[in-house]
Amino acid sequence: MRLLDIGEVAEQAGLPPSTLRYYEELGLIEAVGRRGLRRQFGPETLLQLAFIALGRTAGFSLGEIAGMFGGDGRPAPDRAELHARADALEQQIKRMKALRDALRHTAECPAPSHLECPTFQRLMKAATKRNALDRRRHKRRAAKTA
Amino acid sequence: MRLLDIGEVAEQAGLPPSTLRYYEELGLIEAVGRRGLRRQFGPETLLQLAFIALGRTAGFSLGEIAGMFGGDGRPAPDRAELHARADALEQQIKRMKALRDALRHTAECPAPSHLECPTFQRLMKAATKRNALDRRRHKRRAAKTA
DNA sequence: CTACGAATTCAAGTTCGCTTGAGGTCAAGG
DNA sequence: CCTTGACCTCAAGCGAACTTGAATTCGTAG
Repeated sequence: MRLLDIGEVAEQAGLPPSTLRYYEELGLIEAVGRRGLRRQFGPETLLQLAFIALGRTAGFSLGEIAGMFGGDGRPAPDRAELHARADALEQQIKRMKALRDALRHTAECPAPSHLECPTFQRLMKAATKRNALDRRRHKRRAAKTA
Repeated sequence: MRLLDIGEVAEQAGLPPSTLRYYEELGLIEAVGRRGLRRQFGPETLLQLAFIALGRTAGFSLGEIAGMFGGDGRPAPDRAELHARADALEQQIKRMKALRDALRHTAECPAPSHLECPTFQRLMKAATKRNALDRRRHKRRAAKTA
């Protein structure tokens, strides 16, 4: 089991060392030990980083991602929550497909502004259903109990 | 063609008025006029907001989203770029499916830490391919010409 | 042994996407 | 006419996710 310097991990993960230190500070990753001052990482760290990267591109916050690891001191990821996350992802995948189609369509559509294009409108409407629900992942919505 | 006060748009879009003003400031949306001081929005604004919301959940920045509108002063969205965006989305959708599967799997998997689970590892590896490419959407990566 | 380069800490700075607050305006209803 | 409430502007503040810089400590190659 080869241990890795922060620089090697950084290179392999395609991230700057500063990010790795930051993640460690947040408890997302952990060095197995030190050689002198230098952190030594095990190979599993690369897997964790892959997972983190994935979670990030899916729009999860670092805090949420931390909650998906059962790792060290963490309170263990509960099944229901994991499934809920997966369901949310499912929704998001659908919306992204709609966006992808909308983009492809407008690339070809002759309408001056795609806002006027009925196809575009249809795609937006399809995707907009139950949209607000998932946006709270990105930003806590105010209660708006007007 | 009914015009809408900012409050009505806000309510229908599920966003606070402050956000709408902010978007207007950035040129993402535009009021058709004013009544007194009050902005008046046309119904097409709702469509634009739906598009913006969609783009945001897909991880695009407001600036990038602005570039996808051919709208007013905007330099017109070029087809190649739109297709490129769609391709990037395609990739991201694949990764999100992998993440979804990984989450579902770990919800059921008996392994103490999913880092040790071969199924999890496989899913991560599958998703990690060509990952870095798309991350620049979220964060301009340093050149790293070491 | 010494110099070099790679790591280290810690505090402060940056960007993005909004929100908040203070202080002011205006249109419509009673 | 006057109050009320929704809107206005502008500047400042905020949280998330990092980055940067200064001052220091190592391990290894020459």
